[in-house]
Amino acid sequence: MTRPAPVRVVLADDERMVRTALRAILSAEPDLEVVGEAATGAEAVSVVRDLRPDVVLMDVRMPEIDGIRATEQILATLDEPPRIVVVTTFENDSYVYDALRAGASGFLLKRADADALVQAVRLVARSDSLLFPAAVRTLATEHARAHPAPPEWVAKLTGREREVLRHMAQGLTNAEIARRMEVGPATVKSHVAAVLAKTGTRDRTQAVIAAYEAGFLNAG
Amino acid sequence: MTRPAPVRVVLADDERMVRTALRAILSAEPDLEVVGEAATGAEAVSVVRDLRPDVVLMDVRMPEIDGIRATEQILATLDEPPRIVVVTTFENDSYVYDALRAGASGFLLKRADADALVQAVRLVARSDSLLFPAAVRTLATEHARAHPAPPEWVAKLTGREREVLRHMAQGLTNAEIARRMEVGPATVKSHVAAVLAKTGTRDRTQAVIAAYEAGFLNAG
DNA sequence: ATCCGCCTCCGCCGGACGGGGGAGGGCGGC
DNA sequence: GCCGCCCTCCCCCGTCCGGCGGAGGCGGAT
Repeated sequence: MTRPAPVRVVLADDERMVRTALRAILSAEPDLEVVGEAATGAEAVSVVRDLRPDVVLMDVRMPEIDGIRATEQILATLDEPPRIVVVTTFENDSYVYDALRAGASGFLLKRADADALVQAVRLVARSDSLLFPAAVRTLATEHARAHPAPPEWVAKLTGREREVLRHMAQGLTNAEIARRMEVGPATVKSHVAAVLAKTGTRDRTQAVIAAYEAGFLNAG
Repeated sequence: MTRPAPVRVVLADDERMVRTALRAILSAEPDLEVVGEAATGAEAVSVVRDLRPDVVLMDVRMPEIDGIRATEQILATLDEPPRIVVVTTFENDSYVYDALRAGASGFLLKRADADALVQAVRLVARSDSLLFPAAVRTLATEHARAHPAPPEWVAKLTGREREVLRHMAQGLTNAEIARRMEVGPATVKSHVAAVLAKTGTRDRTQAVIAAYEAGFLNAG
C-alpha cells in the first residue's frame, strides 16, 4: 500500500501546552504532519499563508485577532484555503455559529479525546462532502439573521413598557392589555405612547414589526 | 496493539445495490463490521432494536417509513441508541434539517468516496463530542421555527391580497398602500378586510403577526 | 431635602381603522 | 350565455387608536 502525502496541519492556539499536546497526538500518526504553529490570530494568518497546510486547528480565543476573524481572513485571501477546524470549550458557545458562518469546516471540543482528534483531522482533510457542509452554513446565516444584535431602543424600554410591547405583539388591544396587566386603559395608552416614541414607530403595528425584527420576542 | 471490538454497523437503504456497495466498502476495514441491513424504515427500526449496532447508515428515501421518522423512532425508543448517519443526495436537501432535528449525528452525501465513508463511520462511532452536536440541533430547531409549513390560509389569499398583506407588514397605512399600489383607498380597505377574514384576525396588527409567524414574508 | 424616573391615571380631539352592505367591470370556465 | 371569482370603488357608522397636555404618588439617587 503506497503512502500518500501526509496531511499537513497547522496549530493555532495561544497556550503552548495545548499546542504541544496537539502536536504530540498528531505526530504519532504517520499520515499526519504538524508543519507549523501560531500563538495569535495574526500569526496564524501569516503562517498559513506561508506554509499552505491542508488543515488548521484554530483556537477561538487568541490575542490580537480571534480565531473567527483569522478564519475569515484565511478563507478570504487564499486561493486554495485549508480546511479549518475551530477548537472551542463549550459546544453551545456562540462562537460555534460565528465559526460556521466564517466558513470553518467543523469544530472540535477541547475535551475531545486523541482518537476523535485524529479522526477529525483526517476526515476534514479529505472531505469536500462530509458532515454538514453548505446546509449548515445556511443555518448559521439564518441564525445570525434571527438573532441580530438588539437595537439600542430595547435597553431604553422600562419594565412596564416591555410588558406592554409583548402584549401588543400578541395582537391585543389596549383594553385587553389593561385587563391582563390589571391597570387602567389610560395607563396602557401611556405605555404604548412611550413604546412608540422609543422605538421610533408611529403605530402599534410598526412597533410590533420592530419587536419581531429585533428578536425582542425571543430574548430581551 | 490490541484490537478493540469492531464498530457494528447497520445499513438501511431500499436499494440492494447501494447496500451491497456500502457493505463491500465497510467490510474491507477490519475495525468495521456490518451486522445487519434493512430495506425500509420500519425494518430499520426493528433491526436496530434487535442488533443494537453502534452506527446506522440511514437512507432518507425509503418505503413505509422514511429515514427521518425511523431515526426519530430509534432515538426515542432505545436506551442507548446508536449514532445515526443520514445518507442523502443533495446537501441542501431539506431532509438535512429534518435529520438534524430528529437527532442524527451527521449526514453523508451519496457521492462521498469510500474513504470519507469509513472515516465518517469511525468518527461518528466514537465521538460524543465531535462536529456539530447540540449547537447544530439548536440551529435546526430554529430553522423549523423560521420556516414552518405555511398555514392553509396562505393558499386562499388572492394575488392582490398578498400584496396588501406584504405592505401591511411594512407598517404602512391603508392610504400609503393605496398610493404604492396605485389604487383607491377603498380598494385597499376591501383587500384588508379580505385578509383579516381569511387569516382569522381582527385587525392589521394581528394579521401582520400571523404573517410573521407563518413565515409569509420569507417565502409565500 | 430635592430631583428625577417610573408608574398610575384623567380629558379632549381628530384621524385611522374595521364592519356592513352594495355595485360595476373583466375574465375564464362550464 | 351565464356563473363565479377577482379587482375596483362607493357610503355610513361606531370604535379604537394615537397626540396633546396635565397630574399625583413613590422610590432611588445625590
